[in-house]
Amino acid sequence: MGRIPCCEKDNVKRGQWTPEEDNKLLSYITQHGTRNWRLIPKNAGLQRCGKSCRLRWTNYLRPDLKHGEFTDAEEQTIIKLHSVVGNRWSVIAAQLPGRTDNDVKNHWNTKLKKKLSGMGIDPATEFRYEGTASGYVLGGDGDQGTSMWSHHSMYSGSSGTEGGRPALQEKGNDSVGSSGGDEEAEDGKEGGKGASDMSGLFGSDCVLWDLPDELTNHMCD
DNA sequence: AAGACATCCAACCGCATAAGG
DNA sequence: CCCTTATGCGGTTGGATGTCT
Repeated sequence: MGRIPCCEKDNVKRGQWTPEEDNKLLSYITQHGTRNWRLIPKNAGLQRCGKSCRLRWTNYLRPDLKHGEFTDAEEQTIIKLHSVVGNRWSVIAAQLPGRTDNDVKNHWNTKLKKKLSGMGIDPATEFRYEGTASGYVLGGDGDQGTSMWSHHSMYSGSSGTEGGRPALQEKGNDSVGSSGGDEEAEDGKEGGKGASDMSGLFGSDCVLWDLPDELTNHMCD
């Protein structure tokens, strides 16, 4: 079925962004915000698709982004949250200030998956089979002393979104990071994305981890 | 030194859904 | 309420860079 392309591919540039393009986008958004992604490339004088601009902004240009290595604490958070929400990168990223869903996803796929596999943990479930009657436990990472995890993965193994996505209401919140150059820092306004969506996931046997209070509270409510 | 292979990350694609008319 | 459009999300890809042989 003819799905309308997000933009006419003919007059649209693709591939790596140049520093000039970055500058144009950055200065336009700084002045005008991110009201309408369709108009932004046109008004900013960019031969790019709005979608591409949005991605560039959210994943790279946003001033509140961190670009360096993931810290151990961040990795722990990702692993823990992944065991709960599965591949819902935006939910996980919402708990990591300065990180984007793309960042988290890439980091997971390139580093953490291997790390977990190397520890004998199935990255899809974060379970390690101990070979005892006690069954599965969430794997610990030796030097980090994370073996205290003992939680059952309530929502995991959904390596694809198709069919695996629970009926969480994720939308309806303000669009993340799209409120413009003068936007409030996304991380500060939790209650929005992610956290609020988790409430339905956690029933009676909620286990507290050392997650951010905000999230934990939502989980265990 | 050079080619092959592996890894990483930015960007793209297409679907789902919210928002607006 | 239905239809169209815009946006957000997750999966995937491709190119740049690093490492090995």
